[in-house]
Amino acid sequence: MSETNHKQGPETRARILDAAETLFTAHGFEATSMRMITGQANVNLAAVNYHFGSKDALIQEVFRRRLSELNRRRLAALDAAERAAEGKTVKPSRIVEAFFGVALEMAADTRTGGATFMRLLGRTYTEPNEFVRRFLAEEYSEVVDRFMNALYAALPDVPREDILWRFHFMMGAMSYAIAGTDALQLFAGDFDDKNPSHLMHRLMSFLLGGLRAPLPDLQARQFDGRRDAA
Amino acid sequence: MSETNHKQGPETRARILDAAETLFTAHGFEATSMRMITGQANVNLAAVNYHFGSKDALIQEVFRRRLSELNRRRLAALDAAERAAEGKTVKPSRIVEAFFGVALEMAADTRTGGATFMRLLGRTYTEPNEFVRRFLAEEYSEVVDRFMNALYAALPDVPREDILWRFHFMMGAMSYAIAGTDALQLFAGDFDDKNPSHLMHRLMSFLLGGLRAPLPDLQARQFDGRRDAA
DNA sequence: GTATGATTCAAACGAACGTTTGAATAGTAT
DNA sequence: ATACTATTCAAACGTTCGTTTGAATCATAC
Repeated sequence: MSETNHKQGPETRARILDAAETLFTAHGFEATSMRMITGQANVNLAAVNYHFGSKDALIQEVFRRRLSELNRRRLAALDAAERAAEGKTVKPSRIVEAFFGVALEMAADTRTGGATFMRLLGRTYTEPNEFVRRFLAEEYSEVVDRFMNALYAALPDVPREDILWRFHFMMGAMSYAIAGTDALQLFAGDFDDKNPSHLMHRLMSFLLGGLRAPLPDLQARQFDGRRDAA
Repeated sequence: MSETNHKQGPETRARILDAAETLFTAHGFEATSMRMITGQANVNLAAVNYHFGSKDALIQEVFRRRLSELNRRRLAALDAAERAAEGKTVKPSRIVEAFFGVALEMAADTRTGGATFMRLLGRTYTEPNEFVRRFLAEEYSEVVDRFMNALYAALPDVPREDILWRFHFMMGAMSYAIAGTDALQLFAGDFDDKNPSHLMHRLMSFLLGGLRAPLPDLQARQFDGRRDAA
């Protein structure tokens, strides 16, 4: 029929996905060719189009495979936090830990390839490729909705716009944290604390500090570092 | 001789740089072809290779043109802050404002194209292209050195590794702040506070909150959201 | 054993890529 | 006017791209 493992079909699919994930992370989507992927996966060039249809469809599948797992775990962590709160509002720190902690866990997982994928994911949010960004937004919308609503409830006195921006800033910090070692060592090559637990603690304290910071006094004076903007 | 404006040479150069900057920002380096650039710039296809030598050299020139200005302004802002401190140590908030405030100013400048460039720059730090990252690190190294040393002096009790990481996190937050409106509206399309002064205040309060956050207690227990890592 | 249907494979497709070429054009100096 | 140099231009270069094709291969069902 159609849902079977006739030959080494499933194995071929998985090998392609793994190779693509690694190469996309290392070189980006455009700079990774079909021949590079199929070469590293040790499969025939036509295998990608046979199993996935096109290069774009392969990109989507690379993301879908990991994102569904990541977001499933995130929602489970938020569920657990809400259960632990027993009807009371969840502390903002718990919400942040649920969202970003799960991501960092996955980023620390070198066994199943999660680390590779998270480095890819972190940069993809600012990816210029329109279709990739749109697809990513769709995959994320439900999770972001739930977490934003949880934060709104946890911080009833903070304007929603400020919460949204701070969540966005946190995403940026996390993205760099994960891309981290690569980019950081470019201008600071003399140290290398790669301990993922340390990174987790460092990022989490930074994020919570940013989230709890005093709100900016908007429509007051301009930023005072400003100059001759006329 | 050699440094003259024989025909419309300089104008052609500038038109190519402007078109390349815009297209690189919109589509990325790899997805932007020579024919797209020369088409938008209304110059002959061969003009890029004639004036710059190659596509890679053009990319470098797009960055150099803006980065030298950005970093010159950053160093001037740090100089001013140190002068204002009159021998005393500069407050961390002043240092952060000098580095990130100047960047956001440039990102708010829609007249001279600074806004376009900053969106490009923000994402380039995690750019997979090796030669672009390496070039960027070179252009940045002096500025980062001076700012890091200023922060070390301003925060003598904080381990340098923590300062470095937090600076890195701040870069990530800034990157997303600038890429901001694009990426943010993907999962929150219902609002649009594009006021650059507001963004400046929002980011700055977040960054300072993160910088001042209590230090994480490292080599203590693992992060408690952790599960079944065996 | 033979038919079936899924998968693999070598080869080729046309299109687009970055770059090069050599002639045409136009200002400047003698 | 002539020589010279810088720049523009149309055309082509060879290479690589993603994709398609049709035959070969192989496990399974009959």
